[in-house]
Amino acid sequence: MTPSPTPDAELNLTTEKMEKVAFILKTTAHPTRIAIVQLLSNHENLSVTDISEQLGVEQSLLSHHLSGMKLKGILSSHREGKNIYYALKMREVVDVIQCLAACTFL
Amino acid sequence: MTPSPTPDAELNLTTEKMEKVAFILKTTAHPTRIAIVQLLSNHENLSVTDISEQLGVEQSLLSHHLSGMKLKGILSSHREGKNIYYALKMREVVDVIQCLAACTFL
DNA sequence: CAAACTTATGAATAGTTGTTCATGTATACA
DNA sequence: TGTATACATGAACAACTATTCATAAGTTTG
Repeated sequence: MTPSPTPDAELNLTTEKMEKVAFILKTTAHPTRIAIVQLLSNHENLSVTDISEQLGVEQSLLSHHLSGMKLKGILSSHREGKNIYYALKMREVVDVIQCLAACTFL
Repeated sequence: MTPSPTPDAELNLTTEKMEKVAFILKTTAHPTRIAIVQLLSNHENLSVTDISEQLGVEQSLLSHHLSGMKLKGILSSHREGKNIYYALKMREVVDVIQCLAACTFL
C-alpha cells in the first residue's frame, strides 16, 4: 500500500536532492518532533492543546515546533473555531522513522 | 531482500526509542554526510582520500564528519597501511535516505 | 464589548553543531 | 633516521537550534 522505493536500489542523488533530504531529516531529528509525528500518524488531526497535553510539552515551545514543521511541509493545519488542528502532510516521514525504529540494535 | 518494517504499521515508540531515532537522524541530517552514505552505499569501503576527492571536501572537515559518524555507529573503519578505510555499518540509513529521496515533491 | 480561551510570535539567551586552522600521530619508504 | 603521505585531533570561532518568557492576535461567549 505504501509507495516505497525499490529495496536496495542504488542511491544516486544530486547535490540539490541531498540538500533537500538533509533539510527534512533535520526537521524531523528531535524527540519532541518525532513524538508529534507519531501522535499524528495515529490520529488524523489534533489541536495544539491535545498535543500539548498528550506530550506534556508547554504551549509556546510546542507552537514553535509545529510552525517550523508546517513551514517545512511536514504538517498542515486549519482553524476550527478557537482551535487549530494539525495533521501530517508528508506521511513519508512516518516510514523514515519506522525504518530506523525497526533497527533492533537501537 | 531488505528487512523492512511492515508497511503502514502503527508507530508506537517509547520515549527512549524516540531519542535514539532522533540521534541517528541528526547524525545523518547533513548534505555532506548524506553524500558520504551514498558513496559508501555504492562502494563497500573507501579511504579518506578517496572520499575527499570524490566529494571535494577538505581533509580535516571530512575527518570530523567521518569520526562523528563512526562514533555514532553509522560507519566503521579499519587501517590498511597508510590509509584508513571507512565502510557503512548501519545500512538502514540508506533506506531512510532512499525513502525521503523517493518523495517526488522534494 | 469585555473576559476567557487558544494559539502564534518575537526577543533574549543557552546550547549545540559546523568549519577552519594549526599541529600531532601513524605508517611507509628512501 | 629523516622525509613524505595519510589521517586525526583540539582549540577557536561562526552559525544554527532549542527553550523560555512576555505579549499579541484570533475566536467564542456572556
